[in-house]
Amino acid sequence: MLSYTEENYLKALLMLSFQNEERPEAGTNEMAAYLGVKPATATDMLKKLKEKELVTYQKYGKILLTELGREKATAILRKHRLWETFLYEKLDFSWDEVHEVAEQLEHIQSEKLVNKLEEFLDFPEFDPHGDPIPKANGDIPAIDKVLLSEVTAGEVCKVVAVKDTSAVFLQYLEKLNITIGTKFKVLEVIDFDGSLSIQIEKEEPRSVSMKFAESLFVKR
Amino acid sequence: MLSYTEENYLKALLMLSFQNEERPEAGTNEMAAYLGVKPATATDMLKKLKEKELVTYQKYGKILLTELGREKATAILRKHRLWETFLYEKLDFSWDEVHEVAEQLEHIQSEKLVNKLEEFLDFPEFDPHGDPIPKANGDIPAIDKVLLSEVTAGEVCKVVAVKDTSAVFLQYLEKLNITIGTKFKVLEVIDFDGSLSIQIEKEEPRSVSMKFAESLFVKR
DNA sequence: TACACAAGTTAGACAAGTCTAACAAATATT
DNA sequence: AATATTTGTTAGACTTGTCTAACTTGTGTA
Ligand SMILES: [Mn+2]
Ligand SMILES: [Mn+2]
Ligand SMILES: [Mn+2]
Ligand SMILES: [Mn+2]
Repeated sequence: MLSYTEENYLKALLMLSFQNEERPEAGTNEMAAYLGVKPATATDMLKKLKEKELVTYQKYGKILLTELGREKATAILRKHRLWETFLYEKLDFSWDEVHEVAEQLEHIQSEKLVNKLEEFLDFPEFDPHGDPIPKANGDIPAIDKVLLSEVTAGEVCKVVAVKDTSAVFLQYLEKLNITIGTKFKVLEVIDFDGSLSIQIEKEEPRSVSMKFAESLFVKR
Repeated sequence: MLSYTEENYLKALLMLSFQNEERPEAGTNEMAAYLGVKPATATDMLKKLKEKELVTYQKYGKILLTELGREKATAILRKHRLWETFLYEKLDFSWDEVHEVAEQLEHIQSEKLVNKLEEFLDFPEFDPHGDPIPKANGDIPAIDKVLLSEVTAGEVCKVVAVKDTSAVFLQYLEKLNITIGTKFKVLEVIDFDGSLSIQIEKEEPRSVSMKFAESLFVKR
């Protein structure tokens, strides 16, 4: 059985491994920063996780989830995203509110609960942010997505997920009338600062920053 | 902000206060037994709760929730019973399974969540065990109930709640086809051992023990 | 290659929650 | 009233998760 805290560390490592798929190892400082703790604290926990064979790592080396660790972490992520979906779909939470509460709910221990919840939600594939919900067996649905910053002028695309799930970004998207499923055309890309001009349906064209474009996943 | 553990102590004190309404104070050992910890542990926690003005008590004396303590405890109980209702109504949990999971869910911190959940469940008044669900303002719906052991021969009554919520008792009730709302007639009360003979609708009469009769609440 | 700086670890401390063993107070029994 | 029993507290220890401050290792740059 894993503690609340151990679970958070495992999920953090999984999330970090998604950040650059071809090099899924994390560093101590990186992990500590993600969790909002000091590096010394992360080092201590790492020893415990290694002891439990949930990660492989050696002093001053990189951290990698073991198969077992990845399974546990995936199960927590599954719960997180199912709860987010529940809050959004059934309890009318907005997509910038769901994360914080799911952060707590993901630690509830009950196999039956998570599976019944999934059934109750009609086996959703994606959470309110467009992120794939792992299946009970650990499989993660694939999505065909690319960062908006990689799209060139003239292309039409559809929003499929957000990379940044911070409340401030999500609220900005709401203000722009952009949500999962929104379609728009990229009119122009400004080389100078990476900003781009987009046009949603029949609306007025508007300009968004490079930071914006690097925070949104779309499908061409 | 209260810790998970502090919340459990407060709820325990509230539950104990319900056990004999006219004398709502609890003792250290009683409380420790209820929570499954040692008396020494309970004493330590008591000092902390007193420090936070959630209980009144002095060395070797009885423990009583303060107004503030009662409010906090009631809020936790409210969450517990709403979650039980959710699990039972929406996720097809049986009434002997809900308690354990609700024990975890009751600690989720989100005002919005509990209120939205209540709305989603259509403002239920009672949980799957027939216990009243406190309102957001702290009010607790009243129920007209009496222990089955206080019913005399010849009376007809309806099950309104269970006093004992252990899985073993609840499963026994299921086996007997008794649930909240079941009506039956008390045919005979045996003075010798307090057992009684009851008849549900058109079923065969059956005998139940005094322990059984002291675990079930009915309405005459 | 040397050195500076970034990355990571260790030592020692602390708070929360728990325990055991020993003790003290209150209550019940004779 | 004296004593026995129950009830509750204290002291000291342990675990988990966290920190700060000091130290060590690894790496990139000159
Ligand atoms: Mn979490
Ligand atoms: Mn999400
Ligand atoms: Mn609890
Ligand atoms: Mn209940």
